[in-house]
Amino acid sequence: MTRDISDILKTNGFKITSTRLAILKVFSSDCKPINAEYIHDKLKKEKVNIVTIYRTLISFENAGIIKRVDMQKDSVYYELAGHHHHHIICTDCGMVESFDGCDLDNLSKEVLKSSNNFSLINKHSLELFGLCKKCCKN
Amino acid sequence: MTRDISDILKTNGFKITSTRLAILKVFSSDCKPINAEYIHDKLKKEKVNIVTIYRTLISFENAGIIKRVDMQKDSVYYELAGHHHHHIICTDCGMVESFDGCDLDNLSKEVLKSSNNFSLINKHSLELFGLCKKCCKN
DNA sequence: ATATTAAATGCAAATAGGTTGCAATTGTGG
DNA sequence: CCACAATTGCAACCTATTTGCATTTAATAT
Repeated sequence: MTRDISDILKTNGFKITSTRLAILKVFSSDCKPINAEYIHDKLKKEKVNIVTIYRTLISFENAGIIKRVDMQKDSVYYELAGHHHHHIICTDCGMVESFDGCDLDNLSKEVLKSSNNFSLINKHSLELFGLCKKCCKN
Repeated sequence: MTRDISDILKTNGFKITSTRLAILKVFSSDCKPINAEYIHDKLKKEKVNIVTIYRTLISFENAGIIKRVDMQKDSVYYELAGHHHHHIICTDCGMVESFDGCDLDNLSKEVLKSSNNFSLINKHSLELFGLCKKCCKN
């Protein structure tokens, strides 16, 4: 487990530090998009400086270990890049559920075919917003 | 034209001011997602305070006149809410093209059916990212 | 094991994007 | 054209994030 995590660092050419291991552990234990402050809170015993967290997030994103998620919030949320999926987000309480099978490759091909200006699509963002059962009752 | 625009304001219960007309005119002449600073630049002759622009954007969004677009940038982008569509965005030069026919209502239904926790989906964000023909040559 | 060194971290300060309080101005119904 | 609430501008503030620089530390060579 910690083995897997330090392998992630090693294969990406990062030095293995307790801070980075801890940040990765937060990502893999909480299976939802999180932001710098959330990580900072989770690691408050470890007294990790928030600047370090921001810097780590940037380098993890560049390495493709994590990726941004559009949560329509005021700060940047990330999650492990692992396998491709998307989210439903409750606009009331923030609850998040994920789903696979977006089948946007087809759409991308169609769009590309009928576009005069674009020649490559390599990424997409897709999030659904709504209300969870609990919040819907209000 | 200016008539149409002031009607938008009137039907939404806004007072008709030159600032608001000017902001709406920027939206309708530039058919792409724009942010507060872009509007501020376009209206620099008119010397509109940027705070006013921020406030106007918020009230237009609340009224449903404009809506947010996820551009994966550091500021909030909006466009006229008009008809439903999405974008392809060049991650190199920022060029934007739009397309219709996302057919996410089907996907939403499927997702909702197989979700234990959600009972309503009323919004989605979908953007494609890639390279335009010009940038692809580099 | 130890020295070396580039990478990683912490701290303080700066920046960027956006918001708030309040006083001055202005559009609009009566 | 009067009254008044809505709108705007200005200054100050706030939150999220970045930068500069000095210090520490993991990894490598010895």
